[in-house]
Amino acid sequence: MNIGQASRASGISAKMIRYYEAIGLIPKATRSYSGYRHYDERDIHVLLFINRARAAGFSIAHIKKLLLLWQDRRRPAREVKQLATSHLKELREKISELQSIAETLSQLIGHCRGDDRPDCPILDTLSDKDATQEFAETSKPNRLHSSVRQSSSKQCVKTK
Amino acid sequence: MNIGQASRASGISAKMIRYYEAIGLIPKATRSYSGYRHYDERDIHVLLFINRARAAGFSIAHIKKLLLLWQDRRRPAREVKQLATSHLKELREKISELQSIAETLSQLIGHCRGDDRPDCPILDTLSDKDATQEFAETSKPNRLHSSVRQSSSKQCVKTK
DNA sequence: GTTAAACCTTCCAATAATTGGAAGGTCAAG
DNA sequence: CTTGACCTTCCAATTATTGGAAGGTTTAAC
Repeated sequence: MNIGQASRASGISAKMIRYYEAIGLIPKATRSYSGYRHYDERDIHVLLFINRARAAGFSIAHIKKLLLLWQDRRRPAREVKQLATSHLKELREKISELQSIAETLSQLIGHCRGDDRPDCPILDTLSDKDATQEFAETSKPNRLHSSVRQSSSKQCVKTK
Repeated sequence: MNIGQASRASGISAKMIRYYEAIGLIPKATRSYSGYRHYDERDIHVLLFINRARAAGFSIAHIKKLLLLWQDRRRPAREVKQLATSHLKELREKISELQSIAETLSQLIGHCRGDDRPDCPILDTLSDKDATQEFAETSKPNRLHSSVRQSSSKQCVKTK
């Protein structure tokens, strides 16, 4: 199986498979005489594992740990659970952060008539000299450009 | 006011103020004889606007538009409302994506005893050859590294 | 037997927003 | 005049992913 087939079989782009190899997430693939990478069933299994873990929102760093645990037959389930739990906590924090932003924004939108006239409570609030309560810079630099970039790539988890 | 004071007054790091200038989000600051950037009240007002818009989750690209609208006395509130509404929609989508991930993960965690023994439903599910229902790679590469470093964010998942 | 398509390879760049650091100039107080 | 706290520019790293260029390989068709 060459990289294109592995890509199709795992759902991970060839680019990313090479990248995962480069950063040491997966071992170096064996090569054909002419240098083509070559994958077998077990490799695909690993790639599928990675893909699902990514879909579950784990970072590459976390997946690295999960892979080690996965390959260690004697690992205590406790360690995996801890990793997953701390990840879940982060997820929940992020969710509530986004929710509070969404609520604020939703309120502002609700107060804006949104017609042809120029007065707009949204801009007013953003530019209000004393509006700092509204947008509590949650102590930390925020980050969360919702971009959803080209909306294209994105992945998923289908929860039944 | 030099850049350090502007930074303190606006809550935006000096680094970012320079960056915003470099990418054209804000106009080039006037300079002192020796090259120091120099800011006045109106500049601070703009920086505060930007900081609040960031806190509201708007991307730089969106903020660029908001600034133009803000500075246009005759803009129709409709345009602002549209921008905000589409942003809110993205926020809500992201939130529900994260929620579905969190739910799946939470279930897995709930089934894991997390003791010293090695059997772990979390890893089992991630590595299950037929687990694709749980973590459906809905055709697109995923993205969503939870780091949450200092409250970062970025993630996605599409649940359908 | 050559050619063209469809692969593969590596390397370099860009994305988004932010931070870090190095190397060096400036300003105020001591 | 020195020290420390500023400021300047430039370059790099972060995270995960994509894009493209330049070039080699394989396969199938002609």
